[in-house]
Amino acid sequence: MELNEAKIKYIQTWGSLATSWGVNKTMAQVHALLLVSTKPLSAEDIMDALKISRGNVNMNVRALIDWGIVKKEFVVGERKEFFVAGKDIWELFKQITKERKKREIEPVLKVLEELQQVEDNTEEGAQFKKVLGDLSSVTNQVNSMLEKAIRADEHWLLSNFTKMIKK
Amino acid sequence: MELNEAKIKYIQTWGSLATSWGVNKTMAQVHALLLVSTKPLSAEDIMDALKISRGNVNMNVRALIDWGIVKKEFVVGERKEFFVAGKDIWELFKQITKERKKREIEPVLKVLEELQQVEDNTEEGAQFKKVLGDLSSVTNQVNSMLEKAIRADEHWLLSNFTKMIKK
DNA sequence: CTAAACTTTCAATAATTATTGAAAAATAAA
DNA sequence: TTTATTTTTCAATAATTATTGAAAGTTTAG
Repeated sequence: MELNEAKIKYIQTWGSLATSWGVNKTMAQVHALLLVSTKPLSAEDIMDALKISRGNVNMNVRALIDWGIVKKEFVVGERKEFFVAGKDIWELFKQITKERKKREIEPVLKVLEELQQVEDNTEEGAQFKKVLGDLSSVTNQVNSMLEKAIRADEHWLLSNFTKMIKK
Repeated sequence: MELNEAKIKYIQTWGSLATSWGVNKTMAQVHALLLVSTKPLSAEDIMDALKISRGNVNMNVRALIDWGIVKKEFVVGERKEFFVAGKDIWELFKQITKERKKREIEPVLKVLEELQQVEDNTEEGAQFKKVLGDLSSVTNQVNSMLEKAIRADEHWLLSNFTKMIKK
């Protein structure tokens, strides 16, 4: 396989993968494009490479910046804006984890806690509260694990995980 | 808040949460409904509770069974099928993790490996391979972590995590 | 076997989500 | 300032995804 073909295949694959994780396909493709690009790209470069409209590029680049995984960059002598994606994949993983945790996990925990306040002393009420409590518990555990992952260094995952499950 | 109100709110919340993780809203709601139900529910019960069509119930219940998180159950004297969701939330978490790992993470690893076979000795090719290698590495690490989580017992997450990040 | 009870399928339709493109707003140069 | 360049917005439209409902298929009872 030739380099450009491989890049295109990577960008396409990443895009379709994204949809199964609730991420906009184009957003994932723009990120993938920037990730394998050797130089900063302008809105026009992205439009051309992915064959999408200016508005679409603007929206998705902004979202990526919002997620903290793409940055604006200025090129000397050029008036327009250029964009780059950080090349450190561990950083990328941490950043995405951090954002999803904040945007999606923490709000769920809040709702679960709130719902547990239900006033009901029947057997059925007790069972409902049990389910909510268990959901909270597992979600909290996952949350605190992610929290620690975000703070940990690049190698904890592989090198130290074994310790955790021994006894 | 009253019990039934709380159940409804829980089911709705779970449904909208699901969409941000790439899960069909109705599928999540059906699961949530079964989770807080004290008895097995028939297709009609689900239709009534969620105000959805028979076909929709059938599709989504089947998907849930496919994911291994809902089971058919037979009620004595009744001809039709009933459904129940396992009430063990840790089991649920493990099952979902297992399925997503198999369906979504493993195929990505395969593609990444395949793409690394690209024949190219330029500087640009090297950089591309570096990015792919790093993506593989982090994905592999996450994958092996999830693998271990699936095999671990209910309390590893909370009780043993601390060990992992020390040193 | 035949009929009733129940489940599954799937083409048509609806609902949701993403994309376009042109106009408005913002920014910088002349 | 005025003008040229670039970015942003957003209503209209397209594409995708989910849902319906009735017909076909299956299973069980009589």
